[in-house]
Amino acid sequence: MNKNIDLIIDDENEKCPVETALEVMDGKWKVLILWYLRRDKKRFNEFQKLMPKITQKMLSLKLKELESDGLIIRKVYPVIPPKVEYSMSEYGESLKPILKQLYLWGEEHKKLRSKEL
Amino acid sequence: MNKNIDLIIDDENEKCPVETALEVMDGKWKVLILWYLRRDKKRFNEFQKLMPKITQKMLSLKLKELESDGLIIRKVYPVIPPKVEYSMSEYGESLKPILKQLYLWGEEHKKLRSKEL
DNA sequence: CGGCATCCATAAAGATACTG
DNA sequence: CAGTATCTTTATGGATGCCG
Repeated sequence: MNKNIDLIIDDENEKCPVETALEVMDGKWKVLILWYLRRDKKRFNEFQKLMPKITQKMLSLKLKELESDGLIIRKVYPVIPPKVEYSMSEYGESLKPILKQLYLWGEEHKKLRSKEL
Repeated sequence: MNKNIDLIIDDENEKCPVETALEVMDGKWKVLILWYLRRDKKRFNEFQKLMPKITQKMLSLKLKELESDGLIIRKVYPVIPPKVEYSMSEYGESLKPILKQLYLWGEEHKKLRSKEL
């Protein structure tokens, strides 16, 4: 598929940049949140609809972590009832190539895997 | 960077293929293991040197999970002392584009992030 | 060498209830 | 609506000992 991957690093003992990437995408929820934010802003309850299995606690926690990592932006409207919108930051946008590859892989392999599960 | 990502899916309510990908890469250790296997086979103690912080228990567990997911191959040589080699399967190789993007992102952002951490 | 078994400690995640 | 608080469960970490 892509043989260039073999050329981009030679010293395997240096601290691996893959770890750096994994630090910000830690766990599956963050990646999924970023995925759903890739185009439009979203509100808290929209995430809950998109990810029915995430708990409020996890959603709240992961949104905070993503925000403090600078990957997403939290905008609060001082209205009643409360309104909060989450959107991707420019920094978060830089993750899009990763999101895209994850999507492409999943799309290609989900049928195969659905047989196993 | 890549605007095509916006075009590849329209129905956000369908079960997201990103989740499928995340299922096999669950947790940080698996991705790292796959990364270190991207070119050459590796032995158990080589992984331990490459990932000093992983426990034997986790390494053993994650190798098993990756094997049972068909992403890596475990080859046992009937010699004394025992010799076991792990390598990527063809299926595992299909993850290389993801690994590459993770690497590229990490490489580009680790300096930025090292200020934060 | 390449593990597994056990026991214990901590951390991450899930379930449920409640609030400004 | 957008969370927080609390409690329980699961996952992971750490140490030690053993074995083919």
